[in-house]
Order: sequence, then C-alpha cells, then structure tokens
Amino acid sequence: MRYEKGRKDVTRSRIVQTASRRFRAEGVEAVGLAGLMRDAGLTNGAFYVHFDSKEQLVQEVLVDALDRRLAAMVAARAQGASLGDAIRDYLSPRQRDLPDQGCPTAALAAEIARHPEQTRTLFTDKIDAFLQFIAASLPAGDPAARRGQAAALFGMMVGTLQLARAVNDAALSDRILEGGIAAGLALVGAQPSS
Amino acid sequence: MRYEKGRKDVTRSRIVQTASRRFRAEGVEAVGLAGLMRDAGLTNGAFYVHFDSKEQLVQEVLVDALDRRLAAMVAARAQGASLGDAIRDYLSPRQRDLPDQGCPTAALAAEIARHPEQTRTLFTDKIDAFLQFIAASLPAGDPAARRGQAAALFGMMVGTLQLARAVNDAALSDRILEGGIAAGLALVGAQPSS
DNA sequence: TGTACATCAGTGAACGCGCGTTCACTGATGTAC
DNA sequence: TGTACATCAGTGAACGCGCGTTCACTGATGTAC
Repeated sequence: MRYEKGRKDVTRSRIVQTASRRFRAEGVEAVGLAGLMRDAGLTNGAFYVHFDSKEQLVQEVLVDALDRRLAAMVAARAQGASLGDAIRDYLSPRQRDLPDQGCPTAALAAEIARHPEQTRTLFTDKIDAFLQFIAASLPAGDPAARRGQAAALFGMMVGTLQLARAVNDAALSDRILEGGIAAGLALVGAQPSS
Repeated sequence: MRYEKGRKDVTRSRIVQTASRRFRAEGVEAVGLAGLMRDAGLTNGAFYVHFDSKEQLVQEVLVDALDRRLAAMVAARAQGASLGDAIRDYLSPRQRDLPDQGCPTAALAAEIARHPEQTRTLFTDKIDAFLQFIAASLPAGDPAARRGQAAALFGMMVGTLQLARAVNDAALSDRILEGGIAAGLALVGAQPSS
C-alpha cells in the first residue's frame, strides 16, 4: 500500500468523531456532509471513500457514541461510583451545557425514531444493553420490576435533560435538573414499591 | 372585503393544524413549506400571505399545540380524571403510535433547544405552566419539592415515550411504557420522601 | 541504492433536487353607486 | 336590481443556496527490480 498502514482508519475515525460531536450538538439532519468533511480537514469527495451513505455514518456514530458511554458507565461503577453518582453527573449543568459531548440518546432519540429500521435496530440493541446494566445496578426488586424501573429512570434522565436544555430560563432549567436528581436518587435508594 | 369575513383565519388555522401534525410526525426541519402548503390545499406562494417566515409558523404551532394539550389536561382533571390517568394515557401504545397527534414536547423538545431565543421563550412559558399544573395536582409536599417532582415526572413521561418510539422491538417498547407508568404512579401515589 | 510502476486516499467540479423566500399576476367576491 | 370598481387571498414561476451523491483526476508513497 502507498500510505502508512492504518492511515485510512485514522481518517475515518476523525470523520466519525467530528460527526459525533456535530450530530449531538445540531441534530443529524442539520449537519451537511460538505461542512462536516471541512471540519474534519478534508473535502466533500473523500466522504465516499469511507462511507456508502450519510446513513451509514449515522449508524457508525450511534454505535460508537453509545458504546463509549456504556463503557464509561461500567468503568465508573467498577471504580466504586454509585448509580446515584451517575444520575448526578448526567443531570449536571455541565452535561446540559455541552450537548456535543453528552448523551447521544438525549440529543437524538426523537430523530432516531424517524430513521430506517436498520439504524433503529442498532439503537435498540444499545438501549437494551443500557437498561440491563442499569437494572443490574438497582438495589432490589424482581427482574421484571427492575427492568421497568431502569426504563423509567433512564427515560426520566433523558427527558429531564432535554427539558433543561430546551427552556430559556436558567433558574427553571436548574430546578428541572435538581428535581430529576432528587427523583432519581429516590428511585435508586428506595425499595421497589411493587 | 372581498372574501367572506373570517375566511383568511380559517385558511391560516388549516395551515397551522397541518403543520402541527407534520412537525410532530417528522420534525420541523424535515417538513418543507411547499409540501406543507400542498397538504393544506394551497400553493407555496400563499404561505407568506399568512406568515413572515417558517420560524413564525413554528412558534404558532408550538403555542397552539401546547395550549391545546394543557387545556385538555385541565378539562380531564375537572371531570375527575386523576394524574395517574393522565400518566397512563400519556404512556399508552396509542400515544406512542400516533406521534402526529401526540405530545409536541416529546416530539420536538430536542429540536426546540436549537431554535432561536424567541421560540424557546414561548416554549419555556408553556412548560412552566405545565409544571405548575402538575405540581398543583401532586398529592403532597412543600411547593419546592412539588415543583421538582413535577419536572421529574414530566421529564420521565417525555423521555420514556421517546425511548418507546425509538426502539425497534415491540416487546421492549411495551416494557418501557409499562415501566414508566409504574414509576409515575409510584411518584404520584407516594408521599414525597424529602 | 536508484528508478519505474502500481496503488488508492483524497481532490474538487458537477449532478439533480428541494429548500425558504420573493414577486408580478389572477380572479373571486364585497362594496359603491 | 345591475354594473364598475377595489380589495387581497391565492397562484405559480423564479431566486440563490446547500443538500447528498458521483466521478474523472491527482499525487504521495510503498513495492519490485
């Protein structure tokens, strides 16, 4: 080969990481491929050396971003962080104010619901893994109840973060985050009610 | 005037209602004005007889859709429906499967966060009204705790509905909805823990 | 070691298309006489 | 009651622009001899 072995992979990964940030900050649809490639230090034509279509990039970004988040959560737990710590971190002002580095689900869930089946299937598998991990981290309850609680907890985190980002009033936004944290901690701290 | 009095208002309202459905089903950005006007039985040029810009339509749709939902919720409460009934209805398969008739917040919150300040301000005011109504419907707790619980409850409903819509697996989607309902009912039924 | 060649990541112009917006025009209807 | 006129909701072509995608080409570098 005429370029250093692995160079193409480095470029491809640079495109994926650039797209990952911009998709989360602006939404998939709002990001054009020409501008994206410019941000990655390339010209538009090079895109199709690496991907078959924009949708393929979307899929790769989703899998990459969700894998990274789950791995980070698993690592934090292994180092002694509680589920409560994860909730506090997720609903922090920092997370709210840096969507391009934040949770891809909160940024893109509504959009993903309108993407092709293949993309939704990849997303579904990752969400399932998240919910299983959260369920396993819950203090008590039978497996079915835990799964339900995990879904509600994750849904609450996603929805609350979105509300905190959408509203235009800093005090209200802070109160939304704090309300989410309190409810989340109550859920993980309390014995399941049924 | 040369057309029946009120005719323009009828047309304008038809555009708003058509947009309201399509924005919720497809997202604001995915809906083009020419196609939208065609759906409303008009041609593209007539749009600017009624609105200054697409953004003005977005604002009108948001205010209209959120006002309608709040009014429906208030009316249901007045007729004896509990907050639990509202949660069960919100997280029903029907709501999940008919996003074009469903909650504008669940469909559009992530997108609204990226819209101009004026649009976000209108949204913020409506969300504030929602949270106040929910807080007032909660069984107990001091005002600050209620507001926090209301934000967490509404955030949970929004996020859980989005997850149920985004995943591709019917059984998982149903379990997410059921988990959200159980957690929501526990929240409104239980005394506040702090 | 030096040179000719093959490879292919990346370039940049071009494709058809739909976007939001503008504008000169039409024609149905209410009003004035 | 009948006719001329004024109004303006709606038409439809056109604007510049960016979209996702295609493609003929370039040129840096690894390999072969």
